[in-house]
Amino acid sequence: MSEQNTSNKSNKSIERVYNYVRNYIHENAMSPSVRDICTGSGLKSTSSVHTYLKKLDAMGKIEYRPGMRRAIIIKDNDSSRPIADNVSDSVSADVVRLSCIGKITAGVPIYAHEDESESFYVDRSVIGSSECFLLKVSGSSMIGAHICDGDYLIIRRQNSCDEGDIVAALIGDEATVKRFGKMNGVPYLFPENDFYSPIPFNTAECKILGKVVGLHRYSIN
Amino acid sequence: MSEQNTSNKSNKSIERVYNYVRNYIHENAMSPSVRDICTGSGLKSTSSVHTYLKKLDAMGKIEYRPGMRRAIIIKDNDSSRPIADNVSDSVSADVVRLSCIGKITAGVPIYAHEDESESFYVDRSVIGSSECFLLKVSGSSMIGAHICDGDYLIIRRQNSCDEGDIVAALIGDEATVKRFGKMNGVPYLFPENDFYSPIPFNTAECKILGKVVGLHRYSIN
DNA sequence: TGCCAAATAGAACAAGTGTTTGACAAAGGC
DNA sequence: GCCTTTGTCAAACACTTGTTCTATTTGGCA
Repeated sequence: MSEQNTSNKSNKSIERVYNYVRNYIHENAMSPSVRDICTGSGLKSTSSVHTYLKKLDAMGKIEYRPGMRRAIIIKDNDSSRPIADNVSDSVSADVVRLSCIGKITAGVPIYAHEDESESFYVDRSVIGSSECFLLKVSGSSMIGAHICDGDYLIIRRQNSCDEGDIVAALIGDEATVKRFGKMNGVPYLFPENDFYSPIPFNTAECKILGKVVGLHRYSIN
Repeated sequence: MSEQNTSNKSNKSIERVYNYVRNYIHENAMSPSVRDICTGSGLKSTSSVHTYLKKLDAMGKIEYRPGMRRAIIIKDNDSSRPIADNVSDSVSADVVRLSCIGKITAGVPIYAHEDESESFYVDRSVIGSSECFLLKVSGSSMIGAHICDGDYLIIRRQNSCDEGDIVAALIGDEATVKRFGKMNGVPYLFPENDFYSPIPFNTAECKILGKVVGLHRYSIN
């Protein structure tokens, strides 16, 4: 109630537009069209609505993506940051969004963005302040460690590891998940599947990508 | 693995379509257009995508509103409740905090609030709008299904299930995780460990608590 | 090999939708 | 009274997008 409104009329309208959009998204799980908003706000011209939508965007109340259909997003708080990067303010410190940078297959190189970058939120307590990423498991070379085809592994980025750790490693240009260990003092990468053989770990060819610190499974069979 | 897929090819495609849509909505807070899905799924014809969208709708995986632009909604699970309840204005709907209501042990009753601190955030895409809770696994009666001691199971609350589902069930006043199935037409709860025997499922004593829809493991050994 | 059904592609159409332009009326300052 | 500003409306246009139809390809099977 201070400076920004010269007219009470427009104030009412923009508010109705905002409220309607907010409500519509809430109820329909998608943005209304400009004409929907016309109906809902009592305005009879798409152009009026258009005006207010641009204003609301400028005010930071909504995100309005020009040209796109039904593409309005409510920006709940001030949040100048892009919505994708921060989870609602209340929980932003508690969760982290990790992206799946590729699949790990026995004998097949890592490749990024296979389908569409898969990603999901992981509880902050799992990863702390370390840098992590996701890998999707393909194949069953680690089935003995109860890591299954389709599982997502949370990998903490690090370039060394301890004996017994399950790690993501690069062997030449192939990436796999194996258990790091030693036989007779010689370091090896051990698959946990009798059909595969341990791989000698020589620093010339092999490189630790990170340690497996968590596992998410969403395909339960 | 029974009737629904006649071809592996279409199976892959429909899966790609579904995953892409799911991901797109996740990242953009709005539905992709049919042509977006074309690009994202590798299909080159809008008509193919259209076919799959209708199938996915029939399967209950998505809600597809004919004629409407960018109107696809992911129906994560059965979810009889309206989607509107769990969609919200911003990305705050992307995570849900679930609490661990107890441990599940072979032969030991469920007990609630064992440890206050046992709760964490789970990505919304995993549970959709259904009601879920966590159970911590104790023991190895389901090791054959690669469910380990210390794992957290995400359980979707429901009081019936299909054959082959892994479920949390109450037997008398004891709670366990087992696979629900039938032998000679008689329903059983099957442990996935040779040291345990199948348990006849009689409705007088047994009760389904929910279905296992996810697994989080944070103690990797 | 030849046939059939499923999967996919390609093109065309119709409707929904964002955007722009111009006009009109009311309000307020000069 | 005249002019500017502001809020609103109406119509028109172009592009996006859902839908449908038909053709082509693919894969399995006899």
